[in-house]
Amino acid sequence: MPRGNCRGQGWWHGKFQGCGYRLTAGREAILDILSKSEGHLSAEDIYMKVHPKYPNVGLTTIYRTLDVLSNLGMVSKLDFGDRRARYELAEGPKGAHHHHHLVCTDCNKVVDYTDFIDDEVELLRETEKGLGAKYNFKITNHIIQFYGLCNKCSAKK
Amino acid sequence: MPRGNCRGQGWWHGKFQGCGYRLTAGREAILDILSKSEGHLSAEDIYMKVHPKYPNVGLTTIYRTLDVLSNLGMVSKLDFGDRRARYELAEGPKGAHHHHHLVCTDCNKVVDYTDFIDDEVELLRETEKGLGAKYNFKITNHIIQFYGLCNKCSAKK
DNA sequence: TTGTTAATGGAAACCATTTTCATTAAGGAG
DNA sequence: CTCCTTAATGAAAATGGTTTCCATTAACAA
Repeated sequence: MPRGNCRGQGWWHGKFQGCGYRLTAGREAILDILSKSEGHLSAEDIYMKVHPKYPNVGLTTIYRTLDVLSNLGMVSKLDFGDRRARYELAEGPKGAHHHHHLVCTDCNKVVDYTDFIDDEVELLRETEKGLGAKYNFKITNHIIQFYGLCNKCSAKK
Repeated sequence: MPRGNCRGQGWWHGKFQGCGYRLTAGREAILDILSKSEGHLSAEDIYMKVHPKYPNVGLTTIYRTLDVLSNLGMVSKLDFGDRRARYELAEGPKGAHHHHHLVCTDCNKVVDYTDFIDDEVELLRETEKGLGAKYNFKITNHIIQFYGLCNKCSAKK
């Protein structure tokens, strides 16, 4: 049960078991919700969506599962500056829905954008390679985020 | 007293007063510490450093001041995934010390890097312009961060 | 089926950050 | 220089997302 670096390929049934994690109803429920929902869900959002169908899955399990999924690289943990983590299904850097975020610092509105993504991905790949070598890091992940005021909020001022 | 968008040029004496903020001992102390310290300080770090010289500046004021400075664009608020915000003096995108961060997800070690910064800055400028126009955002700021395992932590596994 | 041990839930603990509120003092007006 | 308005402050209490504890349950390998 290699519990360490399990961020490689493979979809979750295999991935879980291959990494020594057990496949439980709670975990399936969470992955199910995550794959059906668009957007950036907080732990509590997920709890609310899971609860009706699986009333016996507690918030604690949500947190623990998200942590596992995040370590496996299957889920991205996001921070938009309100003080709660958000989660979304991760996809490979070439995956169809690769995107980054544009966050309004005033109303916390978030826009997913895919513009310029190809150039970004290109540069990031280079950078990742370079930095990994230079600083001896095994890079698994990156974040790009832009902050500013959305049109509504900048009109307000 | 235009309390709104005061992120322009000018150093802090003028900036403060020009924006209707008052210049207080606490604020000077914090800016002083920030400009003398290297690295990524938490609110409490700053408190500890400010305290000996200004024992009557409370932690609350540190938080409030950092918030103001951050809104003015004079300080960057960072998030490295441990659950406390870090702060560092901001410099303009072309400033001498512009850098991004490389974070170990295991031991939370942070490396400041400046490699590839020019290419990054170039791309980001473009992206910022494009996104700002397309989504009607007034973009003021961005974050790039790489995550991975430092050599020590990846050896441990 | 059984045994080992990972996973779970509920409640309590944690702890960085915010809020409250009475007090102080910055800095413009006169 | 003094007064006055109101921003800024500190101490203590509140907040609230996330973690920890611990006794119980259940995955899944043998």
